[in-house]
Formats: sequence, C-alpha cells, structure tokens
Amino acid sequence: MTHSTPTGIPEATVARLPVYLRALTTLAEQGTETCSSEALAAAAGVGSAKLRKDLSYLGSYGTRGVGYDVAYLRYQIGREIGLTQDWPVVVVGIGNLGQALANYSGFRSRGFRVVALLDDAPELHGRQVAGLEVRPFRELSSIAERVDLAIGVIAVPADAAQNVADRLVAVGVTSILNFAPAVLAVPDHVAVRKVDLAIELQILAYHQQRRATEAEGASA
Amino acid sequence: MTHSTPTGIPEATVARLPVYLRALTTLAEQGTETCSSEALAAAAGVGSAKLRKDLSYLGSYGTRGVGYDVAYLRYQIGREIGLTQDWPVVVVGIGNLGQALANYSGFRSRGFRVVALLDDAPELHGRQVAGLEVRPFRELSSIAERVDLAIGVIAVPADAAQNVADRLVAVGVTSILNFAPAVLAVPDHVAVRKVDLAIELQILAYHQQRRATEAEGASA
DNA sequence: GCCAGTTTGTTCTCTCGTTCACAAACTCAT
DNA sequence: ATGAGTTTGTGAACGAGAGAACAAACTGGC
Ligand SMILES: NC(=O)c1ccc[n+]([C@@H]2O[C@H](COP(=O)([O-])OP(=O)(O)OC[C@H]3O[C@@H](n4cnc5c(N)ncnc54)[C@H](O)[C@@H]3O)[C@@H](O)[C@H]2O)c1
Ligand SMILES: NC(=O)c1ccc[n+]([C@@H]2O[C@H](COP(=O)([O-])OP(=O)(O)OC[C@H]3O[C@@H](n4cnc5c(N)ncnc54)[C@H](O)[C@@H]3O)[C@@H](O)[C@H]2O)c1
Repeated sequence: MTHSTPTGIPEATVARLPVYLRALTTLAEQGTETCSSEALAAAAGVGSAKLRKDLSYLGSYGTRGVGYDVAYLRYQIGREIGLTQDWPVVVVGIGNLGQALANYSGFRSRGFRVVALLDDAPELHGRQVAGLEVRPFRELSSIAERVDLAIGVIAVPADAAQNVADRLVAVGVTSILNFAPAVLAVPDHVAVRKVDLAIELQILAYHQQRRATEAEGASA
Repeated sequence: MTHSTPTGIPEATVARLPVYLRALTTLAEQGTETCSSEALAAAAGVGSAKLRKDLSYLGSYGTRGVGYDVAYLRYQIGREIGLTQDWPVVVVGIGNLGQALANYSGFRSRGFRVVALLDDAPELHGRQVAGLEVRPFRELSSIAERVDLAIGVIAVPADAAQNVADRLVAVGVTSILNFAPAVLAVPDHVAVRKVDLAIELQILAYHQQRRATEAEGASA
C-alpha cells in the first residue's frame, strides 16, 4: 500500500470512458492515427479539459506537443473497462423489448456475449430468436452452473422484476441492467443500472413545458 | 421580479421526480392515502433527506407530523413535469428497437401519444405496427404541419442519426430522445437525451472487473 | 544545440449536489 | 390546554465534478 491508488476512477469519468472509446473507434475507422485532446473531445461531445482530466485517471498515455495515439489509447481504455475479456450476458423476458435486445448487434461487437434467453411464457419456449433458443426461466440455475454469468438483463414487466432480480442474485449474478420501471432491492455487492424510457421522456417533457411557460411569461 | 424564483429546479432533482411519481402511483394503487418522506423515499430507492429537499423545490406540499397526501403530491409533481397535457411523439426508425418502442404501453399511460412511425425502408411502408401505419420518413414535414410535434425518438442506425436529428430540428422539434450510439450536434434550444445500452453494459463491466481484480489483490 | 510552437497533465477555483442536523409545525392523548 | 411524540422544511457542512489556466514536456526547423 501507500502506493498511488491503482483503482479509484470517479464514477462520472467511468460513465464517459465508453463514449471516448466509441469516438476513438470512429476515428480509427477513418484512418486517423493520432489525435489531440481537442479533436477527440469534439468527437465525443465534451470539453477538452474534461477529457484530459478523465484520461489522466488512467495514466499518462498521451504525448505533449503531439496528442494521443488512437490505437494505443483505445486499447488502454478498453483494458480499463474490461473489454479485453468477453462477458456472458443472460436476457430475461423475451417480449417486445427482449427480442429487440437479443437482435442487437452492439452486444457482441463490444465484448458482450448473449448466452441465454429466458422467459416464463411456454409459447415462447423453443422459439429461435437471433440464433438462440428461448428457454424456460427455471433453467437459470443450470445455465449458471455451466457458464459464469456476468451480467443479467431484465426485460420483464415491472411487477416481475424484483423476483427475477432475486433469482439472478441467487445464482451469483453481480451486475444487473434493468429495463423494467421498478426500483430493485439487491445486496450491496450487486451493481444495478436502470434504463427507463418513461423517465427520459418525462425529463424532456419538463424542459419542454418550462420553455413554453418561459416564452409565455416573456411575451406577457 | 424579486420574487422567489418560480422556475429553477436542479437538474438532478428533475431526473428524480419521475421516480417519485411512479412510487406515488404504486402507493396509490395499494390504497395508501398518506405517506411519510421516509416511506416514500424507501419506495423510490433514495434517502429521505434527499427526497424532502427535492420536494421542497416544488413548494410545501407536506404536513409536519403527518407526511404527504399521496394523491395531492402526485398531482403536484405531475403538473410540474407537465403530465397534465399530452405530448405528441414521433418515432423514427421502425426496426427491432423502434417496433418495441411503438408497442410500449408506457407511452400513453404517462401522457405521451405516439402520432407517427417513420422509416426509410420502402418494405415497411404501410405496414401496421401497434395500430399505426409506418410512413415514409419524408412525410415528416407534412405531419409536423398538422400536429405540433413535441418529442422525436431516434431509433435508426448510428450513421443516420445526425441526419434524422437535423430534419427533426428543421420541422420544429425541440426535444429528442436518441437511442443510436452517436453524438448528436443540435442547436442550443433543442434538448437531447440519450439512451445507450452499450455504455450501460460497459459501466457494469468496469465495476465487475474492478471487483474481480480487487478480490484477487486481497487474496494475493 | 536552441528556440518557437504545440499539447498534455495537473492545480486551483467555483459550482452543483448530497448529507446532516434541528427548529418549526403538526397530531393525539390526557 | 398542555406536553410528548412525529415529521417536515431548510440552513450549513461536506464532497464531487466542471472549467480555467498554466507549467512541463515534446516536436521540428535552423
Ligand atoms: N417495449 C419497450 O419499448 C419498452 C421500453 C422501455 C421499457 N420497457 C419495459 O421493459 C419491460 C418489458 O417490456 P416489453 O414491451 O418487452 O413487454 P412484453 O410484455 O412484450 O414482454 C415481457 C416478457 O416477459 C415475460 N415474463 C413475464 N414474467 C416473467 C418472469 N417472471 N420470468 C420470466 N419472464 C417473464 C413475458 O412472458 C413476456 O414475454 C417492461 O417492464 C416494460 O415496462 C419496455
Ligand atoms: N435493438 C436494440 O436493442 C438496440 C439497443 C440499443 C440501441 N440500439 C440502437 O438503436 C438503433 C436501431 O436499432 P435496431 O436494432 O432497431 O436497428 P434496425 O436495423 O433493426 O432498425 C433501423 C431502422 O431504421 C431505418 N432507417 C435507416 N436509416 C433511416 C433514415 N435515414 N431515416 C429513417 N429510417 C431509417 C431502417 O430502415 C430500419 O428499419 C441503432 O442505432 C442501434 O444501435 C438498438
């Protein structure tokens, strides 16, 4: 110990690293070999000062007077996030959303491998979705014995979400991505992130309304 | 002026109001008429102090020694967010994700009305999805003349996203929800929120990896 | 080798958000 | 009515994140 903290990247920075990664990939595809913090920041939609500070948490991977080597920086960020290994993902709830997710090509291209599609409804069992067979939810535990499930994606109705989460936690899943509009209670060692369409829309509606009443007040 | 700022709710608070709203709805469905900040905070998954401070930006809608009237508070938050009116929504890109979104019941139940489904692909035109006919993207402007489009949802591939955004802005849309993994450039008066599955997964992967290396370091 | 120009990494300051703690305000029993 | 018990609303301390600014470090020309 008493060594510089090897871990300890601020949460806000962690949330931006994937954005930088994507910007770097785009630049690499365009044949760019080197880029300045200014250029990368523009591609990622952030300020250059913020970008440099974010990258400084990972180490000193740039060269003063030159900029960053695109391929090298991309590798370093990928390594920090954990994209050198691939993460087995299980999707629970193969309805409208679950099927769209299963068909999403962005999973595999970014180091995530969908290993199982689970659902309660018997009429879905055995059906092929995106090259995988939909299996009964109760097979979760036997699947968990064979593969070391890293991430569980919940795409079931809100009232079933907590139950599914409990079962995922019980078989050792420690990262959950929840699409159901429900607050999940999980043990401390389990990470949950939620994607909530309704919330995003309501935030937009708030600003929309605020702009409207503001304009009205200005004209009145 | 020199009156208490009528607008000016912190962004972080705005993002939580929909969560409180949903918790209140759940409580109301269970027949609860009144609740304390402690109880509501638990249902919303936040601390009670944070909840009270958030609500204090809206006004004093609680009663000391008693708590909050569920129906009344729900109305007040809904009014603040703008749920008393309904917002016309257009979805662009009716592929895997777009179809799932079109079928999402949470839209209408929360004051959002999908008025048009647009796509470029001729083979989709005229097809019925969730009771609406898919129309060519070029009809956007004529639709915008008939209805006052409030929110545009982008569910097209990443390389088409900026173009779609530009067209939406051109017809007067000032709120955009973007599902494509791309950074959108829009004028200042346009609000953009993004939902990015890949980013969420990568954030989870980071924490997963950190836990793994941490445990390894502890045992070594 | 040295100087001008460029770009990073970091420090400092400021703003925003969270948490604590408590007085003010209410209810209810006596 | 009064006092004991609750619960809200908010001021103040605290922490995290954003942005400006600059010294250190590199490149390339001469
Ligand atoms: N459709 C969307 O665009 C969208 C958008 C945002 C959020 N959501 C949310 O995502 C969730 C799923 O939405 P959807 O439109 O796909 O709904 P859906 O009804 O089409 O699909 C839900 C699926 O979950 C399965 N299921 C139900 N209970 C289960 C259980 N206990 N175990 C395993 N499987 C179970 C059902 O059989 C069904 O196939 C909902 O919570 C919804 O609110 C959907
Ligand atoms: N499928 C998912 O679960 C998922 C999850 C997260 C993000 N996304 C993102 O959402 C977007 C859509 O994903 P998808 O799986 O539905 O893809 P998809 O290919 O199934 O659908 C895209 C649709 O957009 C239409 N389109 C293309 N260019 C257009 C244009 N210029 N104007 C109008 N329509 C156009 C296509 O005709 C197609 O129907 C992608 O950017 C994807 O990365 C998808």
